[in-house]
Amino acid sequence: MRGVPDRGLRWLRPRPRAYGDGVPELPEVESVRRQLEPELVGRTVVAVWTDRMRRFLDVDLLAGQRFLTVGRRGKFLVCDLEGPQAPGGGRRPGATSGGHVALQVVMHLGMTGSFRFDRTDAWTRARLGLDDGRELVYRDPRRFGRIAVVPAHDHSAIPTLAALGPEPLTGDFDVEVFAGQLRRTEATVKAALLNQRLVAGVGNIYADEALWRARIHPASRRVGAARARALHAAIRDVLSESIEREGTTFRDYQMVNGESGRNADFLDAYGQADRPCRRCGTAMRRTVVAQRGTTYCPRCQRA
DNA sequence: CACGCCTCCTGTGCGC
DNA sequence: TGCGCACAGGAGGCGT
Repeated sequence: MRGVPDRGLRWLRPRPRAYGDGVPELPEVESVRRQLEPELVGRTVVAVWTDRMRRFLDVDLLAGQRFLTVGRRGKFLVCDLEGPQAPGGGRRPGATSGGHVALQVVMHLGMTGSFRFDRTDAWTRARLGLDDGRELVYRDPRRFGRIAVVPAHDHSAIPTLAALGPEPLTGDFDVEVFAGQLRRTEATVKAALLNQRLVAGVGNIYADEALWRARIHPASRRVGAARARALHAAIRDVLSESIEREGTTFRDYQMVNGESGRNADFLDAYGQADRPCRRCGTAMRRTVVAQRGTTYCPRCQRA
């Protein structure tokens, strides 16, 4: 819908202040997923080490498991696993008698989580030795991430995943259903976007970006049908454009190969406080909505 | 049930 | 220069 932003002009602008770190949202997690998938599918975990981070659940059960898939739901990485068949019906942890239950590993990068291979440092929180001799290393300075091994498709241990809304880039994200939910909810539209139940994978950065594009004030309540349709389209646009650029990096987010996403220079709202709105030139304003730093254009985005 | 507020966690950057 | 402190935020939990 928009032309390619003028990179030349961007050079004249100061870099957006990184008051967040480029927290992993759907585009960042999808970029990580695309890099992990070819490395992990078919590999078996032969050794597990963790630092006993409190947000880890049953990570030790990964030992002996083989990655069948590397998938994503919203901001969660969800991998199907296959355990060793238990000849003779030997009982394994988490197994029903006589067989094995299929497991999944659910991983969330929190604010500062990232994966890499064969490189540890002071912020290493988990290491998975693989049967090809390499080691998948999970790094997470602020320890907001999660790794949980759960029975396949039993996500009750991860409430947000269990109640997660539709994937925004698939046909499951129905514009009329979304509009109906936005009309009924009493919460601010930004809070509704962040809680993951109307739509999966939108966090603070892309909530501000989508609301700016749809010209909706972040603190609006009971958004009408026309604006809801514009927001539905804006969400899909900002997420898919960021995926094309492999996500937004300010500092902490990086891909498995250590590279940065290229979307940071294309943000219109997040981190743009006090700078001119790219549509109307009015100074962008920073406030707090849903307990989160929020930047919007006071002229384009009326309450 | 739905909404909103508080907590977790730690590196960073600002002010004095 | 050095110190201390406020700040950032996704999800979980709890109170209203």
